[in-house]
Amino acid sequence: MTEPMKAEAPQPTPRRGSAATIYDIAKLSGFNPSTVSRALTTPGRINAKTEAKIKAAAAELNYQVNPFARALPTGRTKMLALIIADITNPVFFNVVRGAEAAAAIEGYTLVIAESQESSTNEAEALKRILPTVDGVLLVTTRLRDEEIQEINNQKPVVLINRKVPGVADVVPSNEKGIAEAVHHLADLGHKHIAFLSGPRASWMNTERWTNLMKNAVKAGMTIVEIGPNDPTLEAGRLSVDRIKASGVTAVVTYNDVMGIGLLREAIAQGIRIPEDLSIIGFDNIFGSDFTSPPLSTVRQDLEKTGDEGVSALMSLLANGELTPADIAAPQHETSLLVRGSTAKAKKA
Amino acid sequence: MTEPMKAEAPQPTPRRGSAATIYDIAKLSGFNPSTVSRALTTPGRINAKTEAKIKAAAAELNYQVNPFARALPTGRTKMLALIIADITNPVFFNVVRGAEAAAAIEGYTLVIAESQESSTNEAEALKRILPTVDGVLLVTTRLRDEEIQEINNQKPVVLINRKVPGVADVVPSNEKGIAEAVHHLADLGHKHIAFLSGPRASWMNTERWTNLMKNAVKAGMTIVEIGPNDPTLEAGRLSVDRIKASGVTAVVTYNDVMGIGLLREAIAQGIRIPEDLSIIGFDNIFGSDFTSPPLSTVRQDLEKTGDEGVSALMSLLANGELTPADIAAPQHETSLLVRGSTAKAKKA
DNA sequence: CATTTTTTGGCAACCGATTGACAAAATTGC
DNA sequence: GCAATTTTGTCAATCGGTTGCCAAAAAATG
Repeated sequence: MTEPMKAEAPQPTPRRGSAATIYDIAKLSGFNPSTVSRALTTPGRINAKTEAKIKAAAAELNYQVNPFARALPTGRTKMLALIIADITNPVFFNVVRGAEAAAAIEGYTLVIAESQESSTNEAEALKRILPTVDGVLLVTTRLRDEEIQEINNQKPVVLINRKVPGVADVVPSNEKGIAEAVHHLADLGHKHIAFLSGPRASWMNTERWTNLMKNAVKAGMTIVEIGPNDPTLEAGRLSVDRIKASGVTAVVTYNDVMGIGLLREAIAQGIRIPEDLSIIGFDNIFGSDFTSPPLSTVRQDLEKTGDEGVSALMSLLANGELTPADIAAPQHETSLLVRGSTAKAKKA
Repeated sequence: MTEPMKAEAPQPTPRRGSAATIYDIAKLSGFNPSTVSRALTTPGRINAKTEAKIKAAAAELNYQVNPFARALPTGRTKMLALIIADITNPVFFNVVRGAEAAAAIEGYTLVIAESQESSTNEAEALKRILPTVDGVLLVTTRLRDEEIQEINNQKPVVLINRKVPGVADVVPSNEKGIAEAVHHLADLGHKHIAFLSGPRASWMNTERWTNLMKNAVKAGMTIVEIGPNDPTLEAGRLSVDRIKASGVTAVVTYNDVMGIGLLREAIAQGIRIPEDLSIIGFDNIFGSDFTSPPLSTVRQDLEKTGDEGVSALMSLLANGELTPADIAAPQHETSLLVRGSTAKAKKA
């Protein structure tokens, strides 16, 4: 295989259409289509022997239920929408994976759309997808509260990493991880720290900032917010001057991506990390331990978040509301992961 | 917001069902449902004035076609399946993004399933999803050739990064990037190199290895294959001893993930990169420049790959075969990205 | 102006399931 | 052995569109 290659024409075979239907099974087994339907979907409703015969016939024909035919009368599609802001943000991949695995177990299929950080795109994608799914998982959505509530009126919604009144959500507790991060910095002798913030529209950004501020003040530190910024490598990189100017000895960044951008640019400018400046990120994304020094970070179990999001949606679909088990689900708290980007504060 | 929080019950409002149907439009506009259907789907088939009236009525009712009702008689669903081996592998990020964007433009929705590197999972997911989609994009599939051909008999398939007789594919040319990598190493004086290979079942692995071997031999080097291995950080890490033992001065790894694992572990063991050992990866994934030194790599435009995969599928759906334009689509060649992990060969 | 041709819109069947209502058959009770 | 009850399978309507066929209306033709 050496020539530069590309898409190659397949045989123009006409697709074999004609999957087996319940009518085929009915004919083969000698029962009525409706009996076939019941045998396949309501075990116990009909005689065990007929049920067995019908199932045998179904197996023989390699029958697969047509999801559309089923969706039409029932309205249930066994599909879930997952809407994410930026598919290339590594944060999402574990969420997606957790959600996908949980959905597959329940026999649900995930439909994915990316909004590219645009609320217009997001609204449009949603409009297109909404009629085809049983429920929606909104990950770091950029929609306004009212828009979200509006969608929630049409189909069950579960929010990941955000809270909106009246809408179910899965939001890990930042409490523990942030407290640990602040204590860690306090123990290392830091007095003046900064928060390199993310997008203004991000609920989670506000959440992290207010929580951090509260803890820092309690620990007797000063803290400043630098931002808002895009949640990107580039934004982290560009923030170095402002951070230097602020005189802080440690920075907590809205997420790891920004932390990595900051860390690498700082080093490029001759700032020693962690000797001159300590950095703590958020999320523990893939690659956050690739840097030198590896990034300390407040991690949350994203995969579990995705998993629980689907579980919550399942409850919503089954009962119309969350079960106590969902609400009391084992808290997946955040925690500080100390790696190499934090050290004793430099003497003033 | 300070208490540890979790999913919270939404109002148990009954969902407003009852989206507008063509029958509602028919009633409102005073035409027959079939006329409404034609007005909406076959522009020109009916009188321009009636068409306008019907469209106005549709807009007034905020009509959205029910995809299932449409799919039933037509068989077309406007959905595409994207099956990937490992969703957390950064290689896929961009493929997914490219595919998603292209699909959205065409009004298609992406349905995603992950096989977790298991061909059983993959076959099952496919079985579940196949009836609901118009076509399939198989990214780095673990299925056997015959299984793929079997699927291709049911629905149009486009393979990404793999070739199977009779099936359409989008495979970037490794030719240029590999030649550049080999020349680069040759120029640096390397005589003995290794290929740290990936999974046996990976078509692309074989592709890269045979191509590399051919080029290395032509350049007068010796080359050995070390593997097969899982395409993971861990596998890269664990290969250090074998690489040391082999006596080579440079290693090309099946992908960046393995290259990063190798690079980091080698450094941890006191091997200097690139002075003692040069490393080149494949793919230019997110994070491959985070390491110290940053990883040199053979990059391909993954986003474009995803995009072209969808284009090819569109042609397949429209014409039953690829258009010359697809086949002759601008080659997106690979190329070497020299960063910091390659240097002059150590004197023996 | 009569006739042929083309437009236009309606009727009705169909896609493949689900499900309420019902009758036939089987089971149970007395 | 006959009535009451339960079980089992069938009929037919329904979900929301699409589409082949046809007749009425409009336009073109002679």
